[in-house]
Amino acid sequence: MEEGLYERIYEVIRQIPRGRVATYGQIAALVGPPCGGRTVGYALAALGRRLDGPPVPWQRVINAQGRVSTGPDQQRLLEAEGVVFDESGRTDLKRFGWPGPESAWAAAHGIGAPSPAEPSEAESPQLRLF
DNA sequence: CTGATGACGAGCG
DNA sequence: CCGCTCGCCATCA
Repeated sequence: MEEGLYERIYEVIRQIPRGRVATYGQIAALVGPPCGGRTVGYALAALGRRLDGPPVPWQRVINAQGRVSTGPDQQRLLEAEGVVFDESGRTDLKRFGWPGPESAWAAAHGIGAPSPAEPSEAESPQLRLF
């Protein structure tokens, strides 16, 4: 079954849990070439034209600068999920960044694993909001 | 089929 | 810290 490139991008984005955010580059890296950073943005822009299909948490995808791309509306949606932004409109990817999909899921979809070994949960953003 | 368009990333000054 | 340039995929009219 040859799914469209955009579909694969959506599938990866659907793995992002609530309260976490992923960057365009991160999604592109998981999908793999020829998907570049731009393509992910294009795919999300195309979402506006897709009136049907499974939901895609597009608001959880932000740029590498830790800033939202679509405007204050997106930031508000994320804040409602527990993501914190500073006065500059930036969020700490160290705390709210998505570690990546689960190994099992990644393997089942032929996605490159985020890291060879599971990273130790040193911090739990949602429980360590201070 | 051709042309226009769209929500980024990294590098450099 | 900010702004500019280049790279380049799929979808729509």
